Amino acid sequence: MLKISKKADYALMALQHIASVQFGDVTPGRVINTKEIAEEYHIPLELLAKVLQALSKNGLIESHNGPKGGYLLARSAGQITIAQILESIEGPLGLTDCSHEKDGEFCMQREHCNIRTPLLKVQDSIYQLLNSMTLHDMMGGTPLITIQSPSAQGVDR
Amino acid sequence: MLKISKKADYALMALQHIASVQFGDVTPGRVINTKEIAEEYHIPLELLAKVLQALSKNGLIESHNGPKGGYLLARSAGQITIAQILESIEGPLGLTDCSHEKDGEFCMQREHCNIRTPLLKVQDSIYQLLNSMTLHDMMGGTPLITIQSPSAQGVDR
DNA sequence: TGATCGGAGATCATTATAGTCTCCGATAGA
DNA sequence: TCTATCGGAGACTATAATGATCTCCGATCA
Repeated sequence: MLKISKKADYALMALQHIASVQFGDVTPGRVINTKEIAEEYHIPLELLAKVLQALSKNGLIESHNGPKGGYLLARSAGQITIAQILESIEGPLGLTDCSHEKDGEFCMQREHCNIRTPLLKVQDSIYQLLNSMTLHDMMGGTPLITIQSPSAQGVDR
Repeated sequence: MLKISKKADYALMALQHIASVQFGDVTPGRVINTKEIAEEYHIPLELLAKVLQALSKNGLIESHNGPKGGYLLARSAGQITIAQILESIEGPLGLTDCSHEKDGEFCMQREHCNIRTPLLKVQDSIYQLLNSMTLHDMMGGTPLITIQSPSAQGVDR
């Protein structure tokens, strides 16, 4: 459950790669093209191209056309959150269809729906979590993410 | 992104309904059948039946056959977590395919994969969150769930 | 003993996902 | 200025997941 798509997966790998090269010790500032990433991680080239185009459209990376072209991070790795990356590929976070319902829309269950509000709370918590972790945190770091919930029951599974 | 399935949605609604009737003021202890829930929330009867059967198999509710039959919670609402409910319907939590890879399996990217470890951390945090909220919390209560992360950058969107 | 329940399997339609193919425009460098 | 190399974009296909339906069975209570 709650699986992210392969495309989102590829986006995370690609951005991690770009960030590590761009801010690494070996060839800092080097522009990275799609083919390089596709071969390194065994990702279908044209599918990865779509992913990078989406990331570019969403302002996470900047593209450079022509020979020796490719991509660079549009801002520092510490300013790019997991939430931003995933949303660039899969659209806004939403546990249910009614998460982003506009006024005109409605679901059949809405009238007696008893779970919308609590689910929105859970959703918000997940969003905070995904937005608190950055690309920088994903690179070698071991971010210590903890959850505090007064309603914790300590139930084991 | 991270949407739960309609079936999981139905499971949450159904369990909330069963819990509220079973422990409510009006007719406590009453057995609730599939048809009642399906009509109340406009859920396709036979699809809801599948959902409830799955919940029964996973030990969250107990079934009673025959006329006047139906379902009851198998334990108190405070001992049934959101994680348990969702996993009963959608299977184990896993952001990526490699979340539950056994030793024999592997993904093409595994060799140079740079995101597996951090994603497992995120996944674990989400699991803690979902496992800290119970069916009881979903009923009228307003559980205050907060996230604390040292890597928080305060990035707005 | 029959109407009312849940249990279970097969089946189908629709949608989402993953991946491919083709053509276009930009550009750096010969 | 020509050309190979890059990204941008649309159409397209195949496969898998989801949502929903249908049918038949066994249990059980009145």
